[in-house]
This record gives sequence, structure tokens and C-alpha cells, in this order.
Amino acid sequence: MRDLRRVSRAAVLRPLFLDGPQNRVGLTRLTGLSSASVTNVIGDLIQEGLVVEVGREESDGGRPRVVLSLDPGFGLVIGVDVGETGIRVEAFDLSMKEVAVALVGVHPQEHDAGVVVEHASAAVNELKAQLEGEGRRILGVGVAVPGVVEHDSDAHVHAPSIGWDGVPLGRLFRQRIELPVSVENGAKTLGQAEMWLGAGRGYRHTVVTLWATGIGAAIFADGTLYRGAASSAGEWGHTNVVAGGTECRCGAHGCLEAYVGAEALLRQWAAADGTVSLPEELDQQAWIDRLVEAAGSNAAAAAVLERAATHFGTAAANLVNLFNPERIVVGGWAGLKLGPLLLPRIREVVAAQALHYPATRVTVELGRLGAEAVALGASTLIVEELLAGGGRLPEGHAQPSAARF
Amino acid sequence: MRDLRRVSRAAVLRPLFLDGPQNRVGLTRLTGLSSASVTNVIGDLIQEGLVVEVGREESDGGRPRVVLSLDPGFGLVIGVDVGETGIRVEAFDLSMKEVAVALVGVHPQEHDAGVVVEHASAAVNELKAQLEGEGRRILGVGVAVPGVVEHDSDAHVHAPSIGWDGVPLGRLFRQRIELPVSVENGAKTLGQAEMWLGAGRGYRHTVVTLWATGIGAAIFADGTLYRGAASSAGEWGHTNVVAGGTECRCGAHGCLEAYVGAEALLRQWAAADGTVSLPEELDQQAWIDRLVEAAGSNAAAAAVLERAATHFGTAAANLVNLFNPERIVVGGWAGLKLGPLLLPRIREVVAAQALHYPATRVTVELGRLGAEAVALGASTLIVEELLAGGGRLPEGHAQPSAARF
DNA sequence: GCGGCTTAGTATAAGGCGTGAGATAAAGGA
DNA sequence: TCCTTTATCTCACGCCTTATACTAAGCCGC
Repeated sequence: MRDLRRVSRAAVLRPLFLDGPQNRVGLTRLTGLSSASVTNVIGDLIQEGLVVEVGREESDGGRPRVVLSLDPGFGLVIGVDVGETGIRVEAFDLSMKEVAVALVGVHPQEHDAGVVVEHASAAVNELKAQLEGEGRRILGVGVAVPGVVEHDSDAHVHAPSIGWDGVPLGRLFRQRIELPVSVENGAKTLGQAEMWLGAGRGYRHTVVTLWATGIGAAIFADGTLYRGAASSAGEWGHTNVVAGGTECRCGAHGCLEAYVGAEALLRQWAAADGTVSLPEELDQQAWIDRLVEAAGSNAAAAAVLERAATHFGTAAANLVNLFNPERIVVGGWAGLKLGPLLLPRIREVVAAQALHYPATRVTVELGRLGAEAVALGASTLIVEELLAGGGRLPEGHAQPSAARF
Repeated sequence: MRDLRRVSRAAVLRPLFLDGPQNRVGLTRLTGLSSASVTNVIGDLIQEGLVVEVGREESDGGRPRVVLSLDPGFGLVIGVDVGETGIRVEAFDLSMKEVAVALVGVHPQEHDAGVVVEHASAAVNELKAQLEGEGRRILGVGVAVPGVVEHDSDAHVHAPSIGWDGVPLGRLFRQRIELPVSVENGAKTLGQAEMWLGAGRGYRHTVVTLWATGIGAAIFADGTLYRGAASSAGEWGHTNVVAGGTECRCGAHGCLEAYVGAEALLRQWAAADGTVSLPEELDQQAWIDRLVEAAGSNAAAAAVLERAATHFGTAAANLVNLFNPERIVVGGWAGLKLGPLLLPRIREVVAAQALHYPATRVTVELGRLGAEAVALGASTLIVEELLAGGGRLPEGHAQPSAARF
């Protein structure tokens, strides 16, 4: 009997978090447990402070149902977004409302992992001290990084773009922060955020694409993130779209990223339109805005975007054929900027290139959370663990005043 | 308490089936159960006839361990391969050794579903009568079909190549056969066979490709078949390999299948070499043999195969990037014929086109079971249910003399 | 060849936990 | 106020795992 109770607790907590407030009858239906068990489990959870009664529903003849909810103030979760050009630390309550933010002015591309961890953990500890001073409890820290996170004994990070190769980030952080720490790839945390709180909400099979300078994807199979054998699944940006095409920064030829990545688009535009000259220090986001604006009147710009939509759509059609998702979410800063203009064409290409059967069963939509949701997603890692643990986080890390917890 | 015992029984049965004979100590380790529970569960299973003691291991000081095994003769499973051009019915014991075969001379492409089911179920019932006459028990029937199998209330089959659209095949078979019936796509059953008994054995994350006239794939994530939202995942043959390329029979342009499917290869060869003229009634398998033979001396043939390997390898690299598998199995009759020649080039392309990290963690190997393993795979569907059910198959279907079972 | 040692497997008792049935609570309506 | 309805809780029951102690069955050394 390996912890049957934990399974029941998790079964009850999950719909409370993901679908919002519920009554006990609804929970019996959603969990498949007996009403007696729901009563028991909820009783414990209320005792522990994780769940609160927040009201009652109108009755139509019988006893009114009590509405139950996770207590958003039960604890806070911290998300850390280690980006290529800066670090962002945010704290959220259990309703995923932002409670505090801190920015760290360290360029991970320009410093080694030790420096990055030093500054990031200092920011976390500062936030922690401040919030605990206000009497709030921190449950854990989720960290998003721009690279593959190998989940073996520890979380080892391989991130060529910032020069990390097998950095034991989990251990480094845990040495400096007295909290549970969880590490994951940034595209995957963004995907988790969209999945739980954005355009993927309510779907079980989803691909969340991340369209920016680089291109990635987070694949959700039956509601859970698909990692593959060594956590690198979802490298959509380096799938081939043009046989023997132009060389990509990854060394291969004809990658999607080399054709529709933000920088690639800008270079294509400059090549097609002699009047456009890109500066040395390229502010990609501003220039993508300009490209979108120009597309209304300028044929070269419009052609660049049309080709981008076709490539993106073709690659998305491949995802549809391979994964048969219910939904594809177009996210990432470039996706959010280009999507409104390109989505119709992308959908058209998906319908034409994917098999009819899966194509009619998928919807392609824009992300809803903005490009800064990486830290939000990182913080959901801790919530995920909390839910999976039935309301308890994996041992240790000396949680003071957590007697019953 | 939803059947805790069933979970324990399944935990014990699975390694006994997948990894062969075990002793109780090993099972304790493999299942995580206590030795007492293993004793209890094994005791029940021996009583029921599913497990037998088959010997004892040498001791080195202590009491010798008793070796336990599934009783291969406990029951038989029947696999039905409904192919595009014929139907094959095979019976296997629980060690997956073939016990009987029957071929049905009905061309599913030329008859409607009713006729196909009529003949197939007649063949199954004949085999059943014969085997039961010999005192053997049939546990169930697995059916493989060349199309998408939608697993909703019943198994609905969408198979354009034989003109089926939403055929309720599960129901049709169950009306004629008094046994549990399970239906699945043929590429997926072949994959399951390779996964359990062939080149995928021992791997958790695998893609089994099916290279024939058409091209498909079965994707295994953490040991279980990935179906997607509507069971059509794995349509690798219709992923795009050439932007805006030649039209495929699916209506899209540039599909892998349109470039490296067996028929496509032969047409390319005929187009490149004027001396090759394909007959109206094309025996693809024989001609592929001829193509392979010609490649040794004929430049046109060699070029066709070289291009095929490049396209196949590129598409396989996409699989590596997206799924991060530990192993890719090249199966299907064309794959088995071409593989020995093309595998080195395919591996080369995968290494060049996939990202370094996942590429170094995958092996590309030939299938080990031959192209006729589709029926074998179909029969494993029943074994799968038997294992998942802890040694009992889902109710009903009046299993005579199955008092305790 | 006989005790001692080691390891495998079994019996027993204790305790955790879900469940169904019935009890109780809390409304609306006559 | 009482009846009906629906929600929730209580409790006894039984399933199942597990810890513990015990038995079984071999090797080893004297």
C-alpha cells in the first residue's frame, strides 16, 4: 500500500487547482472516489490549511453544496527565468497571481554559471526574506533555463547558447537556497504556463510553440509534458523544412529556425529590400514590429512573411501528423507579434498539408500569456510537485513552522 | 480501494512476461512490493494456473530461489492482420510462439467491411473451434487494420485505402466472435511487436518506423504507445520533406511517402533509367529486390537509393529532435529489404541533421521480426490487456470453464 | 554427518484506507 | 410544522500491504 492516500489527495487537489473551486459532489465525480473518501480527504486538507470553504451554492430543494477552493495564501511559489540576456525572479500565490518581482542585471551569456547562480540565488533569498518577513511561506523555487535539462540524479543543464555544458544547476541552487528547487527548460515552462493558465487550458494533447529568435516547442501528451528519453524532446526549431537548405547555427541544413526565426526573417527582409539596412546591434523585437508594419504596404516585407507563414504552417502540419494534438498554441514574442497577421495563412497551410483526419481535430491559436510567462511557468513546477505529492512537497529543506505540513 | 490487488498482480505479471522467468526475490525488487505481497500474489497466480514454478537456481549458501514463469499454455491469443490485400489469422501461446495460422483469400480493397468481417470472423471461429477441440483456451482476439482506429465508445476504423470511414469494427467482430476483441492500427501493432519481442526490447522511448508502399511509425513514450488526441499520432509518412514538392496520394505536397515509399522509389528508378520499364501489375516486393540488386552496378539505381536514404534520414532526424528516442527501428518489408544497404547512410544523415545531444543518445537499427509481425503485434493487444488486468480480461464474453478466471 | 550460517519463502497480526449503508444536516415547499 | 430532497458525515467492514517472527532449504567447516 504505497501511499494510497497521497494518490487520493492528489486526485482531489488537481481539479481544485486546475478547474477552480468545486463542491464535494463535483469532486466525487471528477475523482472517481466515493463521497466518503472525498469527505475524509477534504477534511484533512482543510485541517492542514490547503483547502478552504469559500461559500455555498444555491440549493434547489436539498442541502446546499459547500464550495471548496485551494487557499491561494497557503503558500507562495517562486519562479526564476534565467534568460540569455537577463534573470527575472517572480513570486506567485497559489492562484498564480503575481506577488512580487525582482530583476537581476546579469547577462548569463557574459558570465559563467557560478556568477549567474550567485546573483540569482541572492535575489531569491532577498525575496524570500522579504516575503517571510510579511508572514508568508515560500513553498519552493522553479528555475527555467535556455537549454536542455537532463533529469538524472540531479538537474544537469546543457545550454550551448550561454556556454553551459552539464552544469549541475539543481545542486548549485540548493547549496544556496533553503527551499525545494526544480529546474526545467524555458520553452517547457512557458508551455506549462499556457497549458494551465493560457491557450492550452482544458486540452489534454497540445503543442505549445515558442517562436522567437530561436524556435522550440513543448509537447503535452494527455496533459503531461513529454520529455523523451533524455529530456530534449520538442526541438521543433531544428526539424528540417527545406531539404539541403541554408545552414543553421546548429550545424544542420534547412532547419525551421534558419528560415523563420526572428533574426532570419529580418535578414531575409534586408536581402529582399535594399532600402532596409539592419544595424550591427539589432533590436530584434523593434525590427519585427517594423517588419509587420511594413508588410501592409511593402511587397518585399509581405513576401517574407508569407513565406514564413508557409514554412511555419508546413512544420506545424508535421506536428499535427506526428502528435495528433487537439490544439497548437503559437507563443513566444515573435509568435505573438506575427501571429495576428499570419495565423489565417498558417491555418490554411496546416489544413492543406496535414492529413484530413487529424487536421479537422486541431485548432491553432495564439498564446494568451505574453512572452514573460517563462517565470510563471517555472513557478508552476513547484505547484506541480505540490499537487503530485498530494499537498506535501518532497521532504527536507527544513521548512520551519511546517509542523503538520 | 479501486482494485489495489489488480495493480499488484499486474506489477508481478509484467516482468514475468516481458523479461522472462524470475524468482520471488527478483520480483520483490522489480515491483517494489514487499516479499510477503509477492508471495501472496504469486500464490494466487499459481492457483489460477497463470504462473508455474519451473525450477530452482543454484544457491550460494542459502535456500535456493524458485524460478517462476508465466505458463505459456495458460491460454492462447489470436491475432488478425487485415491487410490491404489479404487477411491473416494466427494463434500464439503466451510465450508468443505461433501455434496455428490461417489465411483468408479476401481482398479488403475489393469488398466492403461487412464481407471482410464475415470472412475474417469465420476464420477466427474455425481456428477457435479447432484449438478448443484440442483442449486449449483462447483468451481473446486482436485485430490490426490499415487505418486510424478511433477509441471512443467502440473501435471505429477510418481506412481510406480500403474505403472504410468510421466502420464500427469492434462491434461487428464482437457480434460474430464470442471472445474479447481489441482493434488497433497495423503500424502500431507491428510497433508493439518490435517493442516487446524485437529491436525495441528493453527500450522505453522508441520510434518503430514502417517502411513499405506507405510509410508510418509507432511512437512509444516511456514504454507505452502514444496515440494522440484521436489515435492518429505517428503519421510520419505524410510529414513534409520537400517544401512544395511532388503531390502525394494524401493530397498534400512533398510528403516523405511520396519520395521514399516503395512505389515512389520504383517510379523514380524507371524515370531515371530508360531501360527499366515497370509492368502494369507491379509486384513491388520483387521489384524492390531488383532495385537493391541493381544498385551494385547501376548508377541510376544507386542514386535513387542514395536520395531515399537521405530523405529517410532527414525525416528520422526530425523524429530524433521532436521525440528524443533511445532507439529508432526501421521496419516494414521495404525497410527490411533496403535497410542493410541504406542504414549506414541513414545513420550518417541522422547524425548530421539532428541536434548533437539527442543524436548521440539514439541508435538506429533494423527491425528483427519480419514484415509479417503485424498479426503477432495484434495478438499482443490481448496480452497487454491481460497484463493490465492483472491476469483477468475485462468481463463477459462467456468464457466457459473459466470459473476462477 | 552434524551443527551453524545464510538466504528464501511463509504465517500471523497489525494497521491504513476506501466503501457502502445508514444517519444527519440543511435547505425548499406545502 | 412536516415532508421531501440533496449533501455530507459517521461507522463498521473488509481488503490489502507490511513488519515481524518463523520455517525451509541449501552450503560450509569441523
